Amino acid sequence: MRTRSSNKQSSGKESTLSAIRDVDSESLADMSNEAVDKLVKRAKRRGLSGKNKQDNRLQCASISTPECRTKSNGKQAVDAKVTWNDLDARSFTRDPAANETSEAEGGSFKSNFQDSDQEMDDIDWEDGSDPILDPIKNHPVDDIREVTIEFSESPDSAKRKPIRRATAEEKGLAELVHKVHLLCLLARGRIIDRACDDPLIQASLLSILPMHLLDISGDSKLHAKALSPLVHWFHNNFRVVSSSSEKKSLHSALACALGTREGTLEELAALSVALFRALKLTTRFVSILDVASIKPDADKYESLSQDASKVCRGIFNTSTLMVDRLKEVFMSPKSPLRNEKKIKDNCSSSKKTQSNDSRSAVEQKDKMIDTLSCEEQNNTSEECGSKQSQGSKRKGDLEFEMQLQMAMSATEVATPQSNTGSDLKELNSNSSNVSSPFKRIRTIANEESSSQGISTALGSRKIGSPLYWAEVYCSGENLTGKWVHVDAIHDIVDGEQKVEAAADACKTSLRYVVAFAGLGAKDVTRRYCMKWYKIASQRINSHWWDTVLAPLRELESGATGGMALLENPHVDASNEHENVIASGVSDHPMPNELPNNVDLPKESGRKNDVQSSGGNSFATPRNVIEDMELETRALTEPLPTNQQAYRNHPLYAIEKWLTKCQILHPKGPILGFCSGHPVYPRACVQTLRTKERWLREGLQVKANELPAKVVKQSGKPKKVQFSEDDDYGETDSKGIIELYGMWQLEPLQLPHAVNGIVPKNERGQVDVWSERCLPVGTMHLRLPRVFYVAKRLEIDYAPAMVGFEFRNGRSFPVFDGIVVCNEFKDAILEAYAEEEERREAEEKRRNEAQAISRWYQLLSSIITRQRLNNSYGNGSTSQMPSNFQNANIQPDVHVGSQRNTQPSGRQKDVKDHKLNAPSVTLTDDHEHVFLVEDQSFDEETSTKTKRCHCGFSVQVEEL
DNA sequence: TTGGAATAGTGCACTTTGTACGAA
DNA sequence: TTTCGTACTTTGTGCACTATTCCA
Repeated sequence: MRTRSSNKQSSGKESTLSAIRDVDSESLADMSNEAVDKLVKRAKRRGLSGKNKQDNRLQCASISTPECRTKSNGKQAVDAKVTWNDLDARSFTRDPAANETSEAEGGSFKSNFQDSDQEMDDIDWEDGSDPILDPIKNHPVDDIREVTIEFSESPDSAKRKPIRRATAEEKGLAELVHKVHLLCLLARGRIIDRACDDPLIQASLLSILPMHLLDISGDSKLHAKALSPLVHWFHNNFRVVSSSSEKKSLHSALACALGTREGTLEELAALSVALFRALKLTTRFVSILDVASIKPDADKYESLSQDASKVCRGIFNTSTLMVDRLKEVFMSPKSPLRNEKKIKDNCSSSKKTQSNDSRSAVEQKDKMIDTLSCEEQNNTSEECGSKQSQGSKRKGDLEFEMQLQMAMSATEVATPQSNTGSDLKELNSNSSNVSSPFKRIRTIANEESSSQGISTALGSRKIGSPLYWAEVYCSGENLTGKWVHVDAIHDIVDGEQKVEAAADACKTSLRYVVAFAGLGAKDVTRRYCMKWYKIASQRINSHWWDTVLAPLRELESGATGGMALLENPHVDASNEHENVIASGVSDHPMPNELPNNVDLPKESGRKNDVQSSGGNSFATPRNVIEDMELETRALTEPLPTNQQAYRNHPLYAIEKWLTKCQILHPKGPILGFCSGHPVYPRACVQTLRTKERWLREGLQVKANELPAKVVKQSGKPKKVQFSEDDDYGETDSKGIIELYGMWQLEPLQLPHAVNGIVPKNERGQVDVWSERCLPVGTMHLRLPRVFYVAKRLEIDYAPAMVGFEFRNGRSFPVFDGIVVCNEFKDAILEAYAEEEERREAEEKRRNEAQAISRWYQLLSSIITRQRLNNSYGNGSTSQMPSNFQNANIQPDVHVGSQRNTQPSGRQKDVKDHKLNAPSVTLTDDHEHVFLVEDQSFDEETSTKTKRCHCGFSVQVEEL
């Protein structure tokens, strides 16, 4: 019985599942079952040996035990506890000696487990049988000893997961899911982008904007700094909540968020974009597409391990704010709730008890939320209880109170009086409105909503990660203008460098950062991702992605791709300003949606830009400049610091990680060093191939070229030619492979066809890997049976081998058509057409003959059967083929009939005709009789027509 | 505790030019 | 007797990738 892995696996898995119980307690049982099912399926799929099957059975058995079921219900402690009433029944019953031993061992089993967990890992378990015995029959009740095995759960066991690599099918499926998810997120981004152009929302935003901020668009050259007051105002007037439970359209949600001045991260980001656009700034809505992993099970394993680690390490068990990290990831003090619904309920219950004293209310909420978070965190009641007992005196709480005071005071300073008042009012009265600054700080984001929040959960996945922001085109930045990262929610301007760090800290991958404008989209990941090599493998192949984005890029470019003016001292600043304003307005070509109350220029921005660029300035489309910028970033990626990154790095390589068929040529320049290894440009890496392989590409090795690399021959050595004890021969047979690089090649120079003779290889054929492999003066005729024609015409030809087919462990050449000299092409094709025509006619004739023959056989057999039946049988129709009875001999190709449905009264009469006899056929209500005298024969067609008196006739071709 | 390097394990791609036997 | 069609015996090695372990 192989118990170690199975028990540990099951207990480890269960503990992992129990760890995530708090996340979704309702689905725990399902998850448990699903996990078990998955293991069983996996075992079946892999065709496990008997021992592994036992593992599965054990797993199922252990899970089906009462205690394990209890665990599945999520009521057990972290330690796994397995009870066997009939532990190792065989050893107890079959062998008394062994029984004693087993008892002794069983008695110490528990202590052994507890004492030396480490030892358990070192024990080699043996396979054995595990028959299912009747415990009553094999064990007297007195002998049944309950043995309890307790496994001390360690973080390591939670971390240990079954090793199974994804199959190609699973990878394909994951890729499909990845693609579909990407498309969905792209569509979502476009919807948001469109909503940002809503004229009502833009007008509403303008209406609440202080007057002095309206002037921002009046700057001649927009600088990132000029956006700061605007962003600061937005930051102070809008706050983030977790996703609302109500399902409403995006426009409604934005309107609602605008009215209440709070919304989800996505809504607020959209509002900020709408505001910038209302101010006639060229603005994009930018989003990280947090798409499903392109690798199978990656998300699942990550989340499981993350959840497990959360529990084991107790990340959530401390309420201490990570202030430093907070700054690092520029978290907003306005954070969404982790679980709004729960908190809302609890807030409602506590609403009545809240006093007007905001501080006491805040403290109550603090405690409440602490309690909630405790409840949510894996039910680790002991830690929760201790935390509660510590009350507000804890270091984290003190720290928090200080932050609260700072936040409150800052809010009072920064916001109008009325806002503060309303905040306080809301704080005290509207508990369902997750608006308290206190709450904002204390609570953490709901992971599902991907909202941001203060990272008490820092280290957990994707919480607090920046997901949405804006990009505003600032013409005053750099020489040519620049897209500036603006995160109004977190009050950050020009913080593109920080995005990657923030995302890293929150374990969000910057796989796809897409900017939306004008219903189009553009991938701007390069702007934010400095470590491209880390995400490259997580992205879909660039060809597909580029194809998808191509039409969207055009839309986006049309909306934002105004002319950027390269720096020129003579540039007319006023013109430039007009460009900015005009382009900002024209970014979103939805004339029907432009606000009526906003005075907008009628001309498109691009047109305006072009007009204004007619001076001394040199204008280049912005998108071209941006593309160059992104391209430059792609080519100037910093050197990775770890060796592994160079394995498939698109820009750099180190010799160590070159594959067998790669070489550095030329070997330089050295761009740097990594762990002592010189780093070369990836462009220096050349792929090597054998001569034969190059031939397939239509290239041949130049004369006098030595192999660039010599490697051992892969694959099994050819032993056939040598006797078994011929060591010398066997050594030789291993052989070597000479590899050549691209720089050693020249175009393939094949021999010419002379005098109608096709040049062939040593096997008398031509390898046609591609058209380039055809000898000069020849052509490939890919027609079936064409070689017969060439042979008949006595034209020289060679079979065209087009590849190999691998069957039964062997490879066989695949031939398709022939290679002939060009001058015979017409003759062969003409003869081939004739031959095919003749063949088709012959085939048709053969088919017809076969059909006639089969019909004749069929009818003959029917007639014979009926004749015999009439002669020797009782005339019953029971032996008639049922299908034929029902068919009424409906005529087919060669059988015609004229059916008279009138019943005949002569059925009985014809029974007298026995020998010589007429053909008899039965129908449902009539028995056809074909009398000899009623038959006629047509010599022309060799067709005999048999008639029944009922009018039914059958035509039979005489053969 | 974290990150990098080494190591181990696993899936997958590549390999590559028959033969015996029966039916027509 | 020759020609043609079909079934058979259904690889095995090494690379590349990934997870794990070890170590600084």
